Amino acid sequence: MRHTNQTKFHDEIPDLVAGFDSDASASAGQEQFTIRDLAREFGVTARTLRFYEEKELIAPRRAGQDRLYSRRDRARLKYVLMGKSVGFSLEEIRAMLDLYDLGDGQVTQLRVAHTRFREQIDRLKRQRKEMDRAIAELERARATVAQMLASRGA
Amino acid sequence: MRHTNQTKFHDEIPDLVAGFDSDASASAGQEQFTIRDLAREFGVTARTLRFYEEKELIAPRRAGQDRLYSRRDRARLKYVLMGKSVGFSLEEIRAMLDLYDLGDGQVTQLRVAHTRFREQIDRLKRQRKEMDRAIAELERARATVAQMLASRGA
DNA sequence: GCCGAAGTTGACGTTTACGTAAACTGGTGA
DNA sequence: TCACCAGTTTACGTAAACGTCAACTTCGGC
Repeated sequence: MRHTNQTKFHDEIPDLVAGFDSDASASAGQEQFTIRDLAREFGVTARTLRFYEEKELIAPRRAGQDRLYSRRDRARLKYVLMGKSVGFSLEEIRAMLDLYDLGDGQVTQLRVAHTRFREQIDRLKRQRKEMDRAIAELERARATVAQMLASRGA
Repeated sequence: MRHTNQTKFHDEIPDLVAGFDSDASASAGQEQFTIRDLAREFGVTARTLRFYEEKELIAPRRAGQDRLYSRRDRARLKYVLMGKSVGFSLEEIRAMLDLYDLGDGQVTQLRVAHTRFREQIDRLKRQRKEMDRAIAELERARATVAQMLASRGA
């Protein structure tokens, strides 16, 4: 199937996403997307998009049996990919997206998002410390090995 | 098996080179360990030790059907835990231990270890960069959300 | 002679994010 | 009309490092 276009839906998802609009102009004005459109645009496979649907992250409507993605679907996908890239699990992302769907003027959702983001930042920073520790330990070990080699005349 | 002995000394796990150099340093008194001894000492479960054996990381001999760990087994375990703590997979660790067993005067093994350590350091540093990126993006997103909240009088 | 603790093996479960294969439908160009 | 391609569904496979369970055996104690 080829691409269609029609209808204007509002994007309910605030655009927090920076780096995933591979080419905003490529989809400028477009309202409908096929599975291939989005897969190409975001560098994921069609299988991935179906998987996200199975996990209830995106729910494109159908044109017959084919999936048809709206701009809102596309915005949600962007959100999913951004979330992944900063270490959220798909389940955590789904929970946040669900909140947006409830839509109480977005204040609640924004507050929750703000909290989740902060928590995730903390998690990442802890992991970073752990990595620093590991790197330091490895460098110490490497130095020791180097010395052993030297003392063996290598 | 009830008890072999009660170990009280705590060798620090990440003492890489001491563990690597299995027979050199004097680790107090004991020569034989039960599965519980080592499990307690290193804070792992007995299941874990059996699992490591299944993966051919350690090969304790038997007293009847019970496992009996030598100091060499204990040193290998230490090495395994150190390797894990700096991000090596069990398979990578096994490969290094195998090399160590071949023992050609240790120069080859030391060289390989040196290389592996450096590679792992590089891997960790790359991951750390990715985490920094994620943290930065999240902080940007959080700031955006904060601003949206502010503009809504929250 | 029985109980329970500790040991054993073997097999299946867990988690995450998809990949891959099989089998089928539907539309299109030559 | 045929051959393809693109799309679909269902279901099983993968990797890592164990946890958990079931079903024993063995040992020491009382």
